[in-house]
Amino acid sequence: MLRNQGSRSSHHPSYEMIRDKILNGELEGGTKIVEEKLASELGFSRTPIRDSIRRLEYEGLIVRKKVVSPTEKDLRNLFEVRMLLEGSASKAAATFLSDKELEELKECVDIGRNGSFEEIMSANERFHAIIVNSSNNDVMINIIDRMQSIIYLFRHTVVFYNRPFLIDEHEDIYNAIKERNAEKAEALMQEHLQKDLEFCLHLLQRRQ
Amino acid sequence: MLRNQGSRSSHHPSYEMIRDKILNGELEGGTKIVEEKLASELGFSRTPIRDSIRRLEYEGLIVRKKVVSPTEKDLRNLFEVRMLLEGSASKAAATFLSDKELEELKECVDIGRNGSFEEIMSANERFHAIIVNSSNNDVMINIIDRMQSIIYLFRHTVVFYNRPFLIDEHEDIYNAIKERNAEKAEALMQEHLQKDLEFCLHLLQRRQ
DNA sequence: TTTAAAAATAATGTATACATCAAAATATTT
DNA sequence: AAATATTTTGATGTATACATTATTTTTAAA
Repeated sequence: MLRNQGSRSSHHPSYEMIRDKILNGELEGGTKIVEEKLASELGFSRTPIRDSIRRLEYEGLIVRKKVVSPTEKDLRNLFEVRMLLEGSASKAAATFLSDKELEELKECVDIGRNGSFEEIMSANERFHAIIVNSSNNDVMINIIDRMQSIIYLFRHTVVFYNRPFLIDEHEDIYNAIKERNAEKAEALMQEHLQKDLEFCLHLLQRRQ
Repeated sequence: MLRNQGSRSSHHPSYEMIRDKILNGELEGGTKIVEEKLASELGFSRTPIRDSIRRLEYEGLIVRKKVVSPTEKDLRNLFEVRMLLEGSASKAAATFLSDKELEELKECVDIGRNGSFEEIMSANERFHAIIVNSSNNDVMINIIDRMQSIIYLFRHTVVFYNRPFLIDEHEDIYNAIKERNAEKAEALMQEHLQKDLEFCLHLLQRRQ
């Protein structure tokens, strides 16, 4: 369950413990988060647990002392912002990406075709991370980074249910970037995210 | 020193006290933030002060226990994101804004021409807030809301030094929205923010 | 039986003491 | 005097007790 933890201030181990409990479904959407309960469960005092909860609230994984369960609207909102920001980042990638980074991007595509579940998960995450980082814009990188946890919940779904054409779309984006075609890269990224959104919405509706 | 505090979780009074000390320059960029010092100064214990500091770190007003002093790069990054998000929101405004909200937007323009310093400050903030809210996207609204504090630092500068054409640009944007011309509204908003950026950069350079 | 009030319980907010870590100042050695 | 140890001071991290607020349960009344 890898995640780029950015260059942000260090945090207490309980932060990752709680986050992972949410991401792997041990704490499911709607569960009440009680400080003292987590504190005794994880073997820390309330103080660092409180800090971790605050941080998870900032990231949107906890809302009003409950584990978030994103609605269809939340999902649409999140993807709307992602399309704007990652679309723009894709233009930057087409303009600025070095040969070495292009090579890395290609590797992510290849792992996406042949890797294990966990490998595919982190390759997909890395694919998007390389593109976002190419924006060279810390504000943008931080915003996407803060969305990562919720994005993760859905990326998991998309990979688990083996969404068709996912890797093909990544390859198309990679090719547009390689060709230095900024407009095409942006458009393809936006279409790609739109497909992800539709796939997630589809699953969300079947579940309810 | 008004700010829309969003619909987020309530906070301790010390949060606003510290934030305002930063925004009005009482605590200037680079100042070391010491928990115990603020606690005794403001008359609270360290616990709520710590919370408030964490939140200000999250908003970017405090970085590594110091009051932020945004660099030229920070400014460019922030405005790049604003141009994407507020540009998109302007399209939404042109499409969805009600007559009542249009009227409010017009009032902001009028106050911008005739109001006092404080009135102009909050009218300008309100102008942007109405447009951003019209996106009807909580994720986007929250991102911009979190940027507000740092934006405030610069909006202050822009109004204080009486940037030329600021209100004319607002009026142009208002007219495009009123005409329901989404593409034009987006383009004008982006140009407007680009001008703001250049004006701030200009001042930032003269100061150093 | 339903509703409202009161009491009891649970959870979070706040203060504070102590522990650990980081930085600065002093002392010691070369 | 310069460089390195050592001590001291300062600041943040952590645990915990108490205060306040919110929630639930119980009791009483309609």
